[in-house]
Amino acid sequence: MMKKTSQSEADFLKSYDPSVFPRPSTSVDTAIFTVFDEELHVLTVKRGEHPCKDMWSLVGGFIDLEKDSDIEATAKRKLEEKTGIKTPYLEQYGTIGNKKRDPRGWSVTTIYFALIPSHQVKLQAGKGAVDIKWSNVTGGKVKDKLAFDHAEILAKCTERLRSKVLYTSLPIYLMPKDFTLGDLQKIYEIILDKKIDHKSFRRRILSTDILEETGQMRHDGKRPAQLYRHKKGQQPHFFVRNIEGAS
Amino acid sequence: MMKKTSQSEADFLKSYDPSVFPRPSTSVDTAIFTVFDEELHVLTVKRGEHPCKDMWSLVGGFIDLEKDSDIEATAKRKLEEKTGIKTPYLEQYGTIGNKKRDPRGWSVTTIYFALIPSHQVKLQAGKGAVDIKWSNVTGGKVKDKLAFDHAEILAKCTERLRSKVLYTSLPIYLMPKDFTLGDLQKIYEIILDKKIDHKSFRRRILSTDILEETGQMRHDGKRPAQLYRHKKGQQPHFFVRNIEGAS
DNA sequence: AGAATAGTGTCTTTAAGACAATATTGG
DNA sequence: CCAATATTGTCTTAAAGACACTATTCT
Repeated sequence: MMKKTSQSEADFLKSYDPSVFPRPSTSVDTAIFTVFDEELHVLTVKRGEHPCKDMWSLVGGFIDLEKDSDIEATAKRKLEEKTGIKTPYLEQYGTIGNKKRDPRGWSVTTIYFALIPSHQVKLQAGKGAVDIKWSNVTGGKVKDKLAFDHAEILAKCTERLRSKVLYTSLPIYLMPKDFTLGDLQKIYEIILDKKIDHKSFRRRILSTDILEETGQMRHDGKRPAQLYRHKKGQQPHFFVRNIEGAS
Repeated sequence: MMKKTSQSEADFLKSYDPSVFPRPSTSVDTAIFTVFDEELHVLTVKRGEHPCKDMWSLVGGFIDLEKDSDIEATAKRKLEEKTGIKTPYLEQYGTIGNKKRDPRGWSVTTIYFALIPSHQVKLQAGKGAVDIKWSNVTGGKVKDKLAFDHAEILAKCTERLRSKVLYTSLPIYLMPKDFTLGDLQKIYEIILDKKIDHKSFRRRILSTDILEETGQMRHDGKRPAQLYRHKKGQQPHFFVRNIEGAS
């Protein structure tokens, strides 16, 4: 009845009660990709707690309102906890939120995908997880049944990765410091699951300004090959045309 | 001290208390775009409540855990409340979440952008808003200062729209039922802020399967032009090359 | 020499850009 | 006929594909 006719924003905030309306839970999940043994892999952790206890899942967790200044910080924190490294590439995929994905109720999760080189990563399960491993990704799927809707999330992230590889230089983030164009082409072929013409590939990559020669050659029994490294400070390159085969 | 050594998921859920960890607020904001008077516009509403009372903002609101089955439903509900129509195109842009964007504290907002034809829309301010209008978008900005981080959100959505228009058929969703290729090209040019060669444009559009001739011609004093309509059930088309001028 | 991988030459193909030419209406 | 817009013709260009050819190493 007695509605205040005017109230300052400061007064409003002083009396604001965040608990009047129920809020969904909010988490972050990341598909951390790497390539080794000629195959794409994603990092999976075995859950030590309910719900979905003992099932494998993507790396994720809840936002820590104290520690994290933004949601990307949540993703990076979890990623570093599990791999011990700072990821060279992290991109937000999108957000899924509905009342069914988590048995505890309405849940919103923001999904990231990361690309990291496979060498020098020391996996550590840490709290909440009883095991951790690289799972082979084939056709957007891993062998184990994943917790929650993580199978769907993985399929989407894999598809996004594949589609971006058709028109970007993203696979560079999967490479070690020094690599040859042949190495890089292999990674493209593994992700796209398709052979690429090597002449077109070199033309395409060398037309950009993202690589520089190290000056060294790799000698491994065959004809030596020029070693390249990712030029400092270069952003991922977006080509104006796709590699043929899809869009 | 007395930690249960094993507990079923059902037991776990029965005793689960969602309020033990604090949660950020979660909202949805949508940049609803349309084109009329040769200019791109976005729907803005004037806030009737604190915080940011009396400032203009994008269309948005909190998730209603009862009414909405997922976050896209929240976006659609708000959009229909304001425009009275179901949008022909809605795409998730991404999610921003941090502790600073809302003076009430940690806030996560999932951002959508929508494309709607401008005709036949009846704006209605409705609850929480005291006014509503189409705001002209120039260089990713509107004239009025926007609430929260909505200026940043609008700039990002506009950039995403512009960039997608370079390689998709999205502008079709801004068209009325029947339109000519000249009309459609105009819309492309307005969004890209650039002239396009008409021969290339027709080749490009007609090479796809997204339009069909209505059989009618438009007679408006000049040479009559073929009328087209969006073919039923066609997904947006992704071209393999960008329109020149950026990536 | 032969296997294997690195790297080049060059012709074709695809789809876009440039721009001139033709077509159809009303005034 | 002129102005205005619609539509077509066709030559050029940019970048990818196809594929043959050469180069460098080791065994």
